Amino acid sequence: MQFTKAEEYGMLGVLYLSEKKLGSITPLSEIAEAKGIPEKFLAKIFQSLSRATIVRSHRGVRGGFSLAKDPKEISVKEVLESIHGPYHLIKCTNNTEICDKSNFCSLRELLSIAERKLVQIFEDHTLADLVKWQKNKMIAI
Amino acid sequence: MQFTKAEEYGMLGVLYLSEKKLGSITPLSEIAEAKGIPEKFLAKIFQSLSRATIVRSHRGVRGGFSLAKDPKEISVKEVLESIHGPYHLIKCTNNTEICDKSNFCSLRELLSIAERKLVQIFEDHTLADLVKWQKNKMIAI
DNA sequence: GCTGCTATGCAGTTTACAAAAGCAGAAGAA
DNA sequence: TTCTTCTGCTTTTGTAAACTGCATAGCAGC
Ligand code: SF4
Ligand code: SF4
Repeated sequence: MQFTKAEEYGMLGVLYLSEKKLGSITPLSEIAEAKGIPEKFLAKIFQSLSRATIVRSHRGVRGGFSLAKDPKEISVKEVLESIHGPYHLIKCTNNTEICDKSNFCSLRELLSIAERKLVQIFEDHTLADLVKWQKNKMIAI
Repeated sequence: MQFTKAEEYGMLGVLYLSEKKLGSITPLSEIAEAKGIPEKFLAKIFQSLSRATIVRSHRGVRGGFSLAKDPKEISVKEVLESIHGPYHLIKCTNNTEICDKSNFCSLRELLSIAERKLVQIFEDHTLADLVKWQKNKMIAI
C-alpha cells in the first residue's frame, strides 16, 4: 500500500503550477527539470489531469500547461483520482461482486472505514492549503 | 496504493483462528481451504506472524497454529506490520534522507497526516472487535 | 525407533504492474 | 513555413507481488 510515482509526480507538478501566478503557462520541460521528473512520464500524467480539466494545455511556441481553476478550488483528492481513478484500499470495497463473502467480511468493513477517512483527508485539503504550508515552512527556516 | 494479498490473507487467517476457542490448534491446510488461500503462500505469511509471536506453531500430527494471545490483545496494526513491516504511504515519511527536499515538501506533510490517521485506525481495532462485527452481521441477515 | 503428519527455510518461477522511453503526428504561434 | 509543444499511441524495462517446490526438522502416536 504505497503512493505511486505517478501520484507523487502529478501532485508535485500541480503544486509547482499553484505557486505561479494564476493562469500563467509553464511548459512541461520546466516542471520536469525543476522537480527532477522524467519529462515523458510527466506528460502522460498531465494528459490525465488535462482530461479532468484540472490543468489546461496550450500547444505551440510558448505553450505548456496552466491550472484550469484557482488552487483554492482544487482538492488533493481530485488530482489523485484523475491520475489513478477512484481510491480503493482493496477492490472489494468498491465492487461487492468480486468476492462472495463480501457481505459477511469484517475486514472489508474495517477497510471501508479506513478508506473513507483517507479520502476525507485528501478531499479536505486544497492545493492552496499545501502551498501555504510550504511558505510557512520556508519562513520558519 | 493497495492492500496486498499477503496482508489480506494474513488477516483472514488470524480472524479464522480468532473465531475458534482460544488456544485451539488448527492446521494451515484447514485455513487455506476454508478461505481459498494458496497453502504455501499462507505458510510464508504465518511464519512472519509466528516470529512476531502473534501465533504459535505446533509441529507434528495434529499440529498447526494457534493464537499466541487473546484476540482482544491483538490489534490489526500488529498483524499488518508483522507481515509487511512498518506502514508508510511514501518512503520519505519515514526516512528524510531519501529526498533532499523533504524538509520543505508540503506533500510529505500531508501524507504524514494521512498515514498517522490510517495507522491509528488499525491500532484502534483488535481482532476481537472484527469478530464481533462479523457476528452482528450474521445475525442481522 | 519407525511412520506419517505438519511446520520451516530457502530458493526458485511466474505474473502483474509501475515506471520510463520512443515516435509519428496534430495543433498552435511567430 | 518552421519551430515548438502537447497528443496518442506503442514498446521496453524494472521491480515487486504472488505463487511454487523441495529438502529438512520437529513432533505424536504406535
Ligand atoms: S474476503 Fe473480505 S476483504 Fe477479501 S475480498 Fe472478500 S470481502 Fe474483500
Ligand atoms: S518530493 Fe516530497 S513527497 Fe516526494 S520524496 Fe521528496 S519529500 Fe517526499
